[in-house]
Amino acid sequence: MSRYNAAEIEANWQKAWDKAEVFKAERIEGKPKYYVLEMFPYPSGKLHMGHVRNYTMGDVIARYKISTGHNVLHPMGFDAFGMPAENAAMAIGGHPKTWTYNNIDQMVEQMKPLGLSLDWSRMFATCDPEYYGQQQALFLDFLQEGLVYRKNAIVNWDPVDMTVLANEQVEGGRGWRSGALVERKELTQWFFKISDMADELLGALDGLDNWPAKVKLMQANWIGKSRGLQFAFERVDGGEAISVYTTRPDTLNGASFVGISPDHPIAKAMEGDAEVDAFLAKARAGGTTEEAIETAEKLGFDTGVKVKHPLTGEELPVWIANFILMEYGTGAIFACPAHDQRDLDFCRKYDLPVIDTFFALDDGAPVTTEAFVPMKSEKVRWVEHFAGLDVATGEEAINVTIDKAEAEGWGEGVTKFRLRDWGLSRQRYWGCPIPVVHCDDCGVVPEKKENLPIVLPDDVSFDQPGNPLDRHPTWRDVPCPSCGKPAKRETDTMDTFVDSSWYFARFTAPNAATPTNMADAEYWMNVDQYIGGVEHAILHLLYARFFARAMHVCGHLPESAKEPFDALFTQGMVTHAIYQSVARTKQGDPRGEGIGYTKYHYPDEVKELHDLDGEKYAVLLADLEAIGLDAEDSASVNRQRMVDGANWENAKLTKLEVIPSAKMSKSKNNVVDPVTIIEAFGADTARWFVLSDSPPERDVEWTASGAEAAHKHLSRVYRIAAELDAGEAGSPEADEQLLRETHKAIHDVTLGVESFGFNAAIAKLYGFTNTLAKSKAGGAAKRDAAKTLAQLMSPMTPHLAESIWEMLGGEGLCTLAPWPVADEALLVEDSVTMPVQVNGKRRAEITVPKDMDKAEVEKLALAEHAVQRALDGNAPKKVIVVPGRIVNVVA
RNA sequence: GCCCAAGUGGUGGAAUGGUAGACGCGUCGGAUUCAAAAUCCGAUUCCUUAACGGGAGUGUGGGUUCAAGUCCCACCUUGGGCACCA
Repeated sequence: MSRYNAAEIEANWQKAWDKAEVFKAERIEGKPKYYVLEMFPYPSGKLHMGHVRNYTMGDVIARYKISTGHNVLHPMGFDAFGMPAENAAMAIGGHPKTWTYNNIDQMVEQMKPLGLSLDWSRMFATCDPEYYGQQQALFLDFLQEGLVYRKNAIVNWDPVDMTVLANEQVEGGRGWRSGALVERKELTQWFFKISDMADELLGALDGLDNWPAKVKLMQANWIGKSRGLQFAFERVDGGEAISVYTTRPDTLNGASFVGISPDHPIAKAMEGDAEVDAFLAKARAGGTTEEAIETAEKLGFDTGVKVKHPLTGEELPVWIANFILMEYGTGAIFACPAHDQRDLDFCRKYDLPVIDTFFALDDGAPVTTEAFVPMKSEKVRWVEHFAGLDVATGEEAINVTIDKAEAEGWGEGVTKFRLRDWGLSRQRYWGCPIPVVHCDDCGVVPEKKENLPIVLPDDVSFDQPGNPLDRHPTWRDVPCPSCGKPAKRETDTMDTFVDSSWYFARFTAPNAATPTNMADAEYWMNVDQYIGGVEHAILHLLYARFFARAMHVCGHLPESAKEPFDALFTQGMVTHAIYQSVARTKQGDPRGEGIGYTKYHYPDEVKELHDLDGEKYAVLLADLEAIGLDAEDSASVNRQRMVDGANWENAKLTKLEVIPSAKMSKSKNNVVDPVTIIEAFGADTARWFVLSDSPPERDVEWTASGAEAAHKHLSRVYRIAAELDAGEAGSPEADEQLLRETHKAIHDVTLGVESFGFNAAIAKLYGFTNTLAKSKAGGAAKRDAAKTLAQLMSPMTPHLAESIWEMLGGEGLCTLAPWPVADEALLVEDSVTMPVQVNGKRRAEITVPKDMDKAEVEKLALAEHAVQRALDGNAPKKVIVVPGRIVNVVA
């Protein structure tokens, strides 16, 4: 009898699938298609367990759909532009292109052994000129349709390196390399008009029934539709009125000042005054992220400008405040400190008045240090409302205020969105060049389509900060496509989010001479199942939804593909324990001598153990070796631990602390390399494990013991199949029982696969394997059950399934065999066991025929000894019988 | 700071509002073996009891319900996102 040899069978079956081209996707009109897509990876060069989990999930779906008769498209590519390649070029030399393509080769090599059902012939990288050339064509089409435009926007500026920084390159308000304080600087940049589609993108979320509710909620909040009042404050000095937008116009009576953004025209007009400039410099310091702005210290500057309150005519001061964004609303607000914590903090700091406009119904205490911010749906008592309200909800008050303002003509109800236009310009080399030329005479001129792709030059260097394209005259200086005079290419490249916003469409026709091919797009779109991390819940998915719409406008996608992802699944991370000990620095250590620091140990350097309470700890393999112990001999190791006693200080073994479930990170030495795992156990074990231990949407902790257990189980399944004796006799009752269990397994596993309950499906498969192993059924019946088991395991462990299928005489490839269908008649049981509760506490259990009358069930339940005892002689007040489920007696 | 999730035995986790802890790991006991590996069988939430039983229990505190891990409110902790990381 042969033993389970994963390395051997996996290589063989992968060859067999390749030879039969089972995963090559061709359009077959009339055959139902299924497009499954996992978010493509960034080519870091190292495959990560998180990738394995992501692709395995997609693979389970893809393989399941193949066996249910679908024509499956399951492609893979690389999101290959971006900063890491430039960083590598700066750090270790070389060219981003070489670095990236080498990494892609390595990752493909690491992915292939996983046995994924991918159509590799469709593979591309976004840095292929064939891909980004088509992206440039899309850009030109968008430009023509008015979906792209230029305006000024703020970037992080490093004044020492004289370069633009990404948000992640700003650490604590300073540039990551120079350490200089980062400034906000305005540049003219390209934007996609995503805000034009804000309402559409929001409304269409309703139709996405197979998207996680949390993702839709996050997108809805991000788009942020709000109805408010827009009106102007007249300036006392007669200058241009200040337009403000507010979602709480009902609190206008509580206004204590008008706040404007540091980038507001009024603030800009005051530049040149030393005091103002000093303040603006302070207000503009720090990063551009919303987080940085919201958490920065609130700073204000009194402009001296006064405005008139539109209702009371009272004078209000105008302050510049660093937390007001120019991009949202009008860049100016009125502050109502009594009902907004941020405004309150600001007013207390600068000694501005706080005016209560309403109180809670049961509390009339004025606001002191905590703003009173009830929900808009809550009723409050107004101090003196200009529209005469006494008790009303915020919502009602807002509407009344807007109506009044419109009737009196001093303001207007306006719907606004939080969503800003998508800035796509990046002052970097390794990205898709923006295909326009700047001409002194003609202005911004689009490249001619026949000149595409505008290819990145190879002869660049990264020895100085800034964009190499800027200092590359032969690439940059070109004749104007319109008038032919000397002109300059746009040297900004595109945000890498652009690259990932349409790759799913390109996969339907990766070699087309246009961005897409309509016939292919019509056949393959939409993506039936999209799988990736929650970290992409907002930006990537929103941009892709925008792109699909924009591509439709330009005729690159059919109307039906405007919402490109029919179903979305967001999977969790793969985590791993950290093994740490406290070490002391040695003589001559630059940190100083004898200082304690945390030392992280690699998983393959340690042996994980459990003490008598089951608590996890670990010891170093090197320590075990030193005292001559075998790491596999847990009993001896434990004995040594007992000898060492409770006092670890004097022990021969170093006790390592085990920190569970930490994100895998190089600096913590807790990364598990899939390649090592595949070499040790095989791809099927890795696939089985990443699916088995946690629900797919949650994080899964990679543990060595879990991986070993997975491998042990797969070996067991192989052995059970290999040892089957088809001629063995059995009882008809056992045959029947096994058949019933088989169909229950088919039902449960199918349900698990279809509903992304992979861990539950695997639990059923464990149970079914145990049933099969213990069954007294005859050989023939067992063989049929084992064949079904192989089929049910096939999406998760395809290589093992093929081997068992072949061993048991299955016809053709297991991968192509039709998925088994559960016979409903075999699923029903004729009797059912019901718990009996008294006052919600379980006291007994009764087994009754499935369709027994409620009254009969009640009688049987009350007759139970334990129920009588619990009732203690009292008559039940009420008896609830839920047929087939439970009996609850209320005493 | 704002938005969104998640918290269940020693451990990963299971549970259409209906028996909390399926299945796996670990631990303990047993079988097999000269011995081991491998394999197989059994026990395993906590407290209490000789036992039968009894009590408590799903991050914390309230609430709705015949019945709450599940629904509602408040809080705590952890994770994700915050527009130039991908």
